[in-house]
Amino acid sequence: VSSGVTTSTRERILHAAIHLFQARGYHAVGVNEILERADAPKGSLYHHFPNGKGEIAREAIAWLAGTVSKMIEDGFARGKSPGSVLVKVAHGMAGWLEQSQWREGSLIASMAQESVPDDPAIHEAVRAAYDCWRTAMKRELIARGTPTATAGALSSLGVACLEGGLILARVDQSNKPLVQAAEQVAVLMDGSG
Amino acid sequence: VSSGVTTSTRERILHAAIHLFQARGYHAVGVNEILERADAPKGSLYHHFPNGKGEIAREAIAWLAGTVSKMIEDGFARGKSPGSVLVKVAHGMAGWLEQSQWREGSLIASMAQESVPDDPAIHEAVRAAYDCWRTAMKRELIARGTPTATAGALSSLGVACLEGGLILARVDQSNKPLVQAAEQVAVLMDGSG
Amino acid sequence: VSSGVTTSTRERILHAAIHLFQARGYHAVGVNEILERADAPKGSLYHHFPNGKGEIAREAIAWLAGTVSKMIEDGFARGKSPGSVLVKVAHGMAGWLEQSQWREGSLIASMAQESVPDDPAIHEAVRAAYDCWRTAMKRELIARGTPTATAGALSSLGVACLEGGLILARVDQSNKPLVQAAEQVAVLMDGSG
Amino acid sequence: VSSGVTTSTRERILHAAIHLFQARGYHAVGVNEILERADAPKGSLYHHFPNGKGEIAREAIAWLAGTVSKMIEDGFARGKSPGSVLVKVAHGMAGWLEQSQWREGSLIASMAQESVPDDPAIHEAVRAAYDCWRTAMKRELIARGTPTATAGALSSLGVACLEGGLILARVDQSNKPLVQAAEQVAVLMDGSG
DNA sequence: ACGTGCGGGACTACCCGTTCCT
DNA sequence: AGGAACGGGTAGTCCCGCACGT
Repeated sequence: VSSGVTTSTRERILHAAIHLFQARGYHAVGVNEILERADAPKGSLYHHFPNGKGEIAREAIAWLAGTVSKMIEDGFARGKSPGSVLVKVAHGMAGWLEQSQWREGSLIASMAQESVPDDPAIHEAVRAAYDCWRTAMKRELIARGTPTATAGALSSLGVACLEGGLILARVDQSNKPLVQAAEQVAVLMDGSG
Repeated sequence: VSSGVTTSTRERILHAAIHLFQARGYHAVGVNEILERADAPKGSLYHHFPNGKGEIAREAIAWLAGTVSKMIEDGFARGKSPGSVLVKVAHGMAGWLEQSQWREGSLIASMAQESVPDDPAIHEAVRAAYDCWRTAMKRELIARGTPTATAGALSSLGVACLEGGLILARVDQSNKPLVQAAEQVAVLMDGSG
Repeated sequence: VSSGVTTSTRERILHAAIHLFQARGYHAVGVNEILERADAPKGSLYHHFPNGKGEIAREAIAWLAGTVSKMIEDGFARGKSPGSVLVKVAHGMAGWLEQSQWREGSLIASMAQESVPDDPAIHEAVRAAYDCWRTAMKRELIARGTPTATAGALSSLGVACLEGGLILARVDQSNKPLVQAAEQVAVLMDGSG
Repeated sequence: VSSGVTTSTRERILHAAIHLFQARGYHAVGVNEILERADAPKGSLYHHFPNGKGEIAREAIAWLAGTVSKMIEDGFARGKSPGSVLVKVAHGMAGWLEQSQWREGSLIASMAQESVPDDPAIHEAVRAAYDCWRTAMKRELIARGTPTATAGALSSLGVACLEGGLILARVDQSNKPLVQAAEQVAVLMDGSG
């Protein structure tokens, strides 16, 4: 969620957008606001993102999906169990929440609800994000001996409890709903392995 | 989610708003659109909801929260187990999704993400909704012998998997993620009784 | 400027309107505001003033014009000189200004500028008000020996310096511009008698 | 009051606003109307006047105040007496009235009454305008030997009779009340030198 | 390639004065 | 007298393009 070292205009715009979309959703954030936060001139936006706000949103989703995906793949690469990976991701998200005082979070869920109906490209980006997470977990569950159907249901539950937990956590301004949800699902995942 | 028999202007406006907010979220829906769907003139909106769009949203959240709450209380009143109540609620929500071709759903989650940062009154309405559901489930779990801490975590997980499942279901245009998530959590709930 | 003893709905509406129009002018005051201040329901307005806001304004102008007119006639009836009457009126107006902390004043001038272009009836009410004051002073000046042409010019100057002084007094939040202007014109009036 | 040669969008908007505000006051003029008269799109308005209608009003007041101020300073620079300068200004204003068929006039008085209560920035602009005129006349009166106190009262009277005369002139649709008022005050000014 | 000033309207939430019907 | 309805109006903001200077 925090920006890297590069501060190219394009990057600054994208990261400003990620923060703002996380905090307030797609429609409540104006491009002017993004530009102001990115300290970028108006013309730059349409230079770097010719398709406008929607394109920024798509890239924001992809960036965030990739970040989470990397956390998952990383865990598995180190031989961690699906349950412990799920808990690790939940802790990662909890860290973002806390850093922003529970003001930012669940960009993808937000986009799913606001923009999916209108914009097929954003719908696709959201679907791809969730699918990527689910598939990674499902694959590992199967690799560890879980029956395919069970693995599918469990991985889907894992994503659902992450997204749902994220929402509850913001509302409660506490990490507990998110972390505890992940922990309980983790037991199911690892216990069934 | 469907309107009753009364067609007072106020009711028509409220139900039109519920449908539209469900479908596209708070900020993407304009008051003009609500009025058009409700077939009501502009002046009526501010007559019945003097505080404008936000007031409509608050009432929409309360209405939906109450509807779900009634489903929960109903189940418990008939002696159902927490797990089976959770599954019943999930099926109820799935029915709404399907009826609207997965275009409407998760109004409360949507409001949580879009409006919570700005509007304390809406934040409170969302918090009250989630709390009401959680408390009802927690109370019943405890009544059936679940330790208090476990009951709290399980009921929170139940709500999280409902909201998360709802989001996945919309994205996948399928009830499976929602229903399966509830079923898996139901096992945890009833198995721990 | 202060209400009398009667508190019929009609009177309450009229006096609420007078205060509000004085403070902010015709277009900046809404009928809802008038009704709220008068503690009257909406339907009452169009019961008592079938021609709406404009009719209230006309009556407000007439009421205020009459009040000032009475001050003038009173002074002359007691044998006062035109100059001293002018000063007395200025002091009266200054009292209103001060009572309202220089927030209310110059309703008629306000109406003249806001509504004269649009509404002939209001134009006529304003014209009648100014004419009534001017004529009374002119008549008395002539009666005291001032040549007709001079009397006309002086009385017109008297009204002009009252209205102009009122404006300056509000802007400066001080009675001085109004009172001093009247005093200087009073010298001209009485010195030329 | 008439526009110059430049027709930059900003200038067109400002001059359209000046005309309309003069004719009907602040609240009775809508921004759409200004834009229509200026033949400018809405985006331009908020590009050139980011603070909206109020900012336009402030600049309109400043423009008009400056125009009158220049007339005053011009007269003094040519060695004219305060009284003759006052009469010259009155004739200038009378010309504007006549040109517009007595439909436009007294923008500053209008703003004073409509917007002073609400908007401190506009109040300040109005106060500055009147102060500028008064101070210029007072300075010259003192330079010609008038005692300070008398000079202050006379210059204030001068402004009051201009604004009051302007109002009467519009109501009567005649320049007489304005010009005669100025002439009578001019005698006081120059006679006391 | 990259930035920028200036439009360009459609759209936003909100409020207006008014009238209808009970 | 009174509450609901009515719809045209308000100021303001939206995302976006176009033409011009680097």
